[in-house]
Amino acid sequence: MNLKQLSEILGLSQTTVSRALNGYPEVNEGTRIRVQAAADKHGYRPNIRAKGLATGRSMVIGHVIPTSSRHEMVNPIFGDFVAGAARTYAEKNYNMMFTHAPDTSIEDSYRSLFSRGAVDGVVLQGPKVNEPRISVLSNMGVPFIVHGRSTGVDLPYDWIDVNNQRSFERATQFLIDLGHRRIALINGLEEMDFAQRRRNGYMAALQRAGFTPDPALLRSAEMTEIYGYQTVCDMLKLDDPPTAILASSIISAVGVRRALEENGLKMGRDISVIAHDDELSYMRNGQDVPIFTATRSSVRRAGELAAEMLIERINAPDDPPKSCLLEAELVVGNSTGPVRQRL
Amino acid sequence: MNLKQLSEILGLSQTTVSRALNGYPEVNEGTRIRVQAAADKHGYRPNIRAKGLATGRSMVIGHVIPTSSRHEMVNPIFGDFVAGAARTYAEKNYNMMFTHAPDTSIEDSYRSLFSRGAVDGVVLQGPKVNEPRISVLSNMGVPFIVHGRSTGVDLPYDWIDVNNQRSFERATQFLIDLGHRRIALINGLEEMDFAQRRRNGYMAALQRAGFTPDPALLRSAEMTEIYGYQTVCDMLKLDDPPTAILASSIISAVGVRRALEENGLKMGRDISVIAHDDELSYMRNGQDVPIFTATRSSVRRAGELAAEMLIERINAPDDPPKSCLLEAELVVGNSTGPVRQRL
DNA sequence: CTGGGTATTCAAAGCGCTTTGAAAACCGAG
DNA sequence: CTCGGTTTTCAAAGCGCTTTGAATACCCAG
Repeated sequence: MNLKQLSEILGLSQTTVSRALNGYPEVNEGTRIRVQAAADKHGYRPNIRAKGLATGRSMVIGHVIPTSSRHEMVNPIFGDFVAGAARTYAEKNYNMMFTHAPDTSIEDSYRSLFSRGAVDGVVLQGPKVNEPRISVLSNMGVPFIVHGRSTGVDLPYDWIDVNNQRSFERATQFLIDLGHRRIALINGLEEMDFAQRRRNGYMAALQRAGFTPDPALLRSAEMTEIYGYQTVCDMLKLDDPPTAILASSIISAVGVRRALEENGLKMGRDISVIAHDDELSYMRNGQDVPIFTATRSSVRRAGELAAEMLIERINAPDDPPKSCLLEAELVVGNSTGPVRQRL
Repeated sequence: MNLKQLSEILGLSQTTVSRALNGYPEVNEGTRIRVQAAADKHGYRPNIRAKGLATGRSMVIGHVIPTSSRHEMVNPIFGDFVAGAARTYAEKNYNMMFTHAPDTSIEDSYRSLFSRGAVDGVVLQGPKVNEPRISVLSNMGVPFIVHGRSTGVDLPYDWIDVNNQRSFERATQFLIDLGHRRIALINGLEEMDFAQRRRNGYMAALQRAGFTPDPALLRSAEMTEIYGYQTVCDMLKLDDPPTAILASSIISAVGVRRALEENGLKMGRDISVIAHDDELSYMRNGQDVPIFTATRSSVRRAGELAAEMLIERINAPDDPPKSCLLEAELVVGNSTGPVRQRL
């Protein structure tokens, strides 16, 4: 059932039918009702491609996944972010499209996505320091939003981010206040912008307290469970092991816990742990009592907001750049406690 | 830059340019090269919507996420499956589209997706027992593939699944062979088809060994970490607690481990645990030595295969139904051991 | 040279929708 | 009645591509 057929059934022109269905004012109310009824009855749905062709809009938002980040798509954080975005898209009648592109041709992918008219805008996830994708998109003059920011890129662009620096600074300060001096940071991959900021926060707190950071207590890698486990196992072998640990994600924190338990240490008593909690659905930080003391910020919510901001941008390409900085909350659980003298 | 402009530059008709670019045989080789060069030079990309409109193909595969399964999109299992599918799509020049739809209008969503020409096929994930979506799609006569199967639906349809029954039967048998009698099953949501099959496997092994299953040792819910934790805490309070546990996912197994450790029990010695391992990227089951003895099957691989099967179906709508049953491997780690007499 | 086949190229129609510019229908005031 | 001004409806053009059916160019046997 297409527009032509429907309009023939109704004995009206395609113009009128189209307008009636799209809520234009210049159509008689009686006609509109009649048209709507017929459309419902015959289950008419406008062909999305034809519509897009005519309007120049695709009503699709693209998410490009670099092939390199083999885990990206799969990263639970990514998943929750996307789930949030999906919610907004559904509400605003947008669709979400994923493209897998080799890193070498990432620019090409974006260009192709837009010039082929496949999407109206894109979401850029996981920005690195000096993220090259930002200038690519910026030069193309297309609507996009960055989840995170990129140090070193001074173009104006829309972004939404959590205040990583402040939240890690606070967490570190919290540990310092509990008497800890040997604080380890189990960070995400160093090239990622968020990791950089978290480290800065951590460093800032240490320095303010007059401590010299120990490189042996600083690690960075992709935030898996194994990584958290392995790192803690290694660090416990140091002559002067940490008395507190900051983990960049709940997933790694699970590994941290495994390592501690295997070594007969009790979190909160023998060693303190703070994790960054993105509020992942499948890995909640406990129920009533948090398992981990944590810096908490819903990545799902960030996804919702990012999508909203992007859609606004699409509808008003010339508005000044927007940004949104979310503050993480520090929730105190049982994984932290006053420093304990040498075990 | 569109086809018309490009053909004007070249002094050729749109027909010829289009054919040259699409590899039709009836175009002179010299011309083809000239056209290709000009296209590259000017960065011409055919408009995907116009192309779709003309060919009737969208080159898009849809994944519909029921709103109800709040976690679905976020479910790490889902993520890995989709990552696998994405890989295949990229290879075959398909795109992947997600739609979030309220459960009440799931049928409508499918209908709309196809009748609006938005997708060429869909992947149905997380089928329940008597899954109604299958007959909806089947009646619509559109290409689709089910990840999993649905007991109670006897229409023919394409599916790919892991042999859940056999793998849980083997795992249970393995525990029985180690001398366990009190074996708990921490299963997924009962309405899910896979959970049903896993339970059947578990029951079959128990019955064959002549044991009567104890309902107190059987739980089902969404497979979160908390769920695994809570369930084990509860079961340990029984007069006659289990000596072995079967967990339906690594995520829940992490919770199981937490509960055991909190209760001072050591996996493999005091109590045996087998988990089902979908080989999630962010939650690997250890490195060299598996953390958990597990029934292992890559859900990512399943995603790749599902996508391939679906694309085949799209290209040959009248082929007989296809299916693919993957066998899970039983990998033995340190979480299982001979039964221990009352603690 | 010429005719008939083959290799190339082309103009135009069509995919299903929106939108422009014009026509028709309707209205109450004069 | 008639007329200017609203409403309401319409025919047709256009979005950018593929594809059909026809035309032209080319080639070699006769």
